[in-house]
Amino acid sequence: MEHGNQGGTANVLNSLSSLECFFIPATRGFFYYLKGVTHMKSAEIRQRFVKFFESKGHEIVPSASLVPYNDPSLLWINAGMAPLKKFFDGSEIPKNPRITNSQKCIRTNDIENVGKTARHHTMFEMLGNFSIGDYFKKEVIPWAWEFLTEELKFDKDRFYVTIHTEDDDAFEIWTNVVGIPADRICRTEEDNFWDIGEGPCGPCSEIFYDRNPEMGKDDVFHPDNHNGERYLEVWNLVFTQFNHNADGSYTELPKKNIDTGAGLERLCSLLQNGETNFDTDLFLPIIEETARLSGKQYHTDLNLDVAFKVIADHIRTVTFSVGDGALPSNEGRGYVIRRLLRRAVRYGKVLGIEKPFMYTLVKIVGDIMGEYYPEIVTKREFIERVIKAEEERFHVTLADGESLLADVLERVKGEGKNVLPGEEAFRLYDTYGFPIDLTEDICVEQGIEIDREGFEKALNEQRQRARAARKDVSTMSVQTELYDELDIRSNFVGYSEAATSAQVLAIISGGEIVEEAHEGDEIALFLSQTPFYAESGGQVADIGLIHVGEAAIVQVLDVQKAPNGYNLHKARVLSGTVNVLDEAEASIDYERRVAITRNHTATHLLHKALRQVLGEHVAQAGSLVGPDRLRFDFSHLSGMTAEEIADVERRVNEQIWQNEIVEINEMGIDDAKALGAMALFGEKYGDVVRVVKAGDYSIELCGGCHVRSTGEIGLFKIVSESSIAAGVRRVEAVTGKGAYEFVVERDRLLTDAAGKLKANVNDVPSRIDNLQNNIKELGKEIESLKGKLAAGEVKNLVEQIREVGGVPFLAAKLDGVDMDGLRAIAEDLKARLASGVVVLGAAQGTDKVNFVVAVTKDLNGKGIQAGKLVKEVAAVTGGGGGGRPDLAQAGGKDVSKLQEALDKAADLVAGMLV
RNA sequence: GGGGAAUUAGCUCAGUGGUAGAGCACUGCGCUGGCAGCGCAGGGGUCAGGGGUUCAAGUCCCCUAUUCUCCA
Repeated sequence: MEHGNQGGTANVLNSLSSLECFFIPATRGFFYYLKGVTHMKSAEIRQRFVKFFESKGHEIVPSASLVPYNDPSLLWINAGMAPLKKFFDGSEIPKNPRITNSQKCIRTNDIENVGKTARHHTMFEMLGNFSIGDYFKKEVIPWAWEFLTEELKFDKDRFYVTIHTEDDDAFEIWTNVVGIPADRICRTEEDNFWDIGEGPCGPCSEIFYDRNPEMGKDDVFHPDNHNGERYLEVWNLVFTQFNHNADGSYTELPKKNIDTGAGLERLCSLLQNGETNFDTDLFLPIIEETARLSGKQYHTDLNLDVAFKVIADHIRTVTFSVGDGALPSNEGRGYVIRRLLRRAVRYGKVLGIEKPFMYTLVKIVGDIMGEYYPEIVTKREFIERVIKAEEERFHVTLADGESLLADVLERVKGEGKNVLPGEEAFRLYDTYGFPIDLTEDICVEQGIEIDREGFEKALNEQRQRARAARKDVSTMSVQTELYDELDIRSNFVGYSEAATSAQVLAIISGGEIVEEAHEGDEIALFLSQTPFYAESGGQVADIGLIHVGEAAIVQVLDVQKAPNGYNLHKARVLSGTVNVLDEAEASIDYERRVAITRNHTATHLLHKALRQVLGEHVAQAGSLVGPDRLRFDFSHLSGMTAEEIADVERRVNEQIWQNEIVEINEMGIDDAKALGAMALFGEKYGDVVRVVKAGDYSIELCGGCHVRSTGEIGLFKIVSESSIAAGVRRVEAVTGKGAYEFVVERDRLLTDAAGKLKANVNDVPSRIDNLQNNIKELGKEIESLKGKLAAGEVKNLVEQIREVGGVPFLAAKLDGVDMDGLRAIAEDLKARLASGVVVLGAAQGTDKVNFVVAVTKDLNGKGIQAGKLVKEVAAVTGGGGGGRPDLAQAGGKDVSKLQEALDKAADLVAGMLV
């Protein structure tokens, strides 16, 4: 059955699933191909995976943002376990040690291969199940097998596995528990040891699927047989059982982990029998739309297919990354996006698409994956706008490059050559971003060759430089066990109490658990219950005091969440001795806490107001809630106008005047979502979330401290709005007492200014306008008076003209006249003289002398050069100078020798005449 | 993380170490029956910011900021 281009792949796929048939791509369009295997769509595979592991006790966590949170070692989330690193190295302990997810990931290191091979992508989804110190090899291997063969119904006989050469445990489980014949297991060395430097690491086991069993069985299985094209890796099971220590040694991990990853795109290509990952329901609708836009057909020409695939791949990456708040820019993450987009636009040109089109594909990506990743649907309009603007920008870059190249080619031709130097081609590419293949096309058109060798050489030098400068960064920490040794329970009572009695449960000093601490010790301690809020969600920690009866006073300086989830007080013992199990009275600095709650609730109101005024694309990118001010970073493309700032400020204050009740409730995450709560960046999704609702205005998930009603905030005032990164703005604001003090200070400044202007406060702006106009007029008047004075001076000077060697000559001292004045007078005198030499000198203060020499052009031919003359004159006062033959200037230092220098000028002129 | 480049009038950009410019836009006057109408005159500058070299820096050097771009 022949299938034309116009029918739409989406329709094809819909009918496919119902018919339980699938297609294989052929060079002439698509045709159906019936077979007795289940055709499964990507959404179903994803869903079945997480549900399968949920049935094995795993908690399903949603995909984390592509932008790493609190992890400077990563540009992007690049693996399913990347957002879970904090659990792997033990710096945080998860509620449930079994986790499963489908994680969006970005990797751009193999970008050159994307579109050319069957399975390289810049963005992919990784299905994973994880054990944090819970189950290990003997559970995970059979589960993986069960999922593949029973849930997805793959043919058992087509699987092969690799294990690490020394991993006998894994071999035993694969052969005896799962029942795979030993000849389908390959022991390899480097490939099967997962190690990324310092931190947890361990052997792994990879599961391969034989795509061409009809080729017969290999004598010895190895994944690289048949150039690695026959056996497709579908799943990697990593058994992290060692710590890779800072000194390079390996030690057994106290808590062993499991980290697995199965590529969704690969599973799709197998289950849908797609020749490549692109021939699946994840990509075909995008390719189909691109085909429609370009009028070209997929699967008719290999070069065009590369273009179709690159575009389909890159638009996914760009859509998702922009959706996660990373915007195109000239550096870091943003630059990755920019380059991907440009690369796609270049391939668009291959298909004959010359105008911005990538943005129109955002909708298709949303259609395909929006159900699991709703952010790309809700932010669609914003994503489209960003991409369209970026496409337009690139067209400008291309046009600029074309004109630069045209200039260079003209020069090359002018020199009678027909080769474009490699360094020129490289300069266009390196500095101006003009693609080398475009340079090549244009050169060919004009019959000019490119020195490709020189270009490559320059590029390689650039690479060397970059490599040499590369430093290793540690991506994970070595697992610690300190907190595992503490078996304690601590309650936070600070939402309602400012002080409480409690028992000291543990004291940590110098990185060790101790029994007591003495005056002056810097310690960390846990209490059975505490009113101290630990820094979290942007809200700073409380400070305060802990009294241990009469025995000791401890000052709390900072409070952090420890890995076990409890509040760890960092403190100094002010006096006495504190022992474990002492009874104590803990009290926070209450005034400070109240100021913090004002700022925190105000932050929520601000967030909502920003979304109302600027649009729904405003997403929190960071927040700091302190006692004296609040800081809120959010995604937004341009600076806010004064009107927008005023509008936001007014909306927040209106909520304050209405004195809305702030309700705080704990509820299930689904109930919170149903209420319309805004989930914050970095928020941890437990079963129960805390919802903070300010009137009907703002609803957010938040674990922080808030006022009881908005009226307590008192007053909200925005202090500044600025840029923090490309596409990220920062607003700083004050509330309550801080706002009052801010306004008082502003008022004082204004009153002060009015006083100095001797004007009423209301008249200050008009008063300044008047003064500025005045200054301008005075300036003009000075200019004109200076001109008149100079003219008068010129008149006087003309009378002093004498003759030296038959040439009209003038040397004069004009103290107090600046360089500009001297030059103007000299010009004037020169204009009055048909022929002559003018030498002017002036002392500037006590340690500086200026000279100007003017010579009429006719005398230049007679040996008198103004530059030479002025230089020698100035030399008398210890200076030098130069200029044009007809006008030159110089400076000197010794004011006392000014007259001497001027006197010498006549002799010099006489000597120069020929 | 490491390179290259740019930043001058409202906009687009020239500018040899020696008097800061052009085109467009703006204001005024005059001419003119339009589609970028013409002429004359005028206003408009922290030469990105800060240091340094120099008698003298928009120009050379260093630092910072912003933007463009390549490599990793």
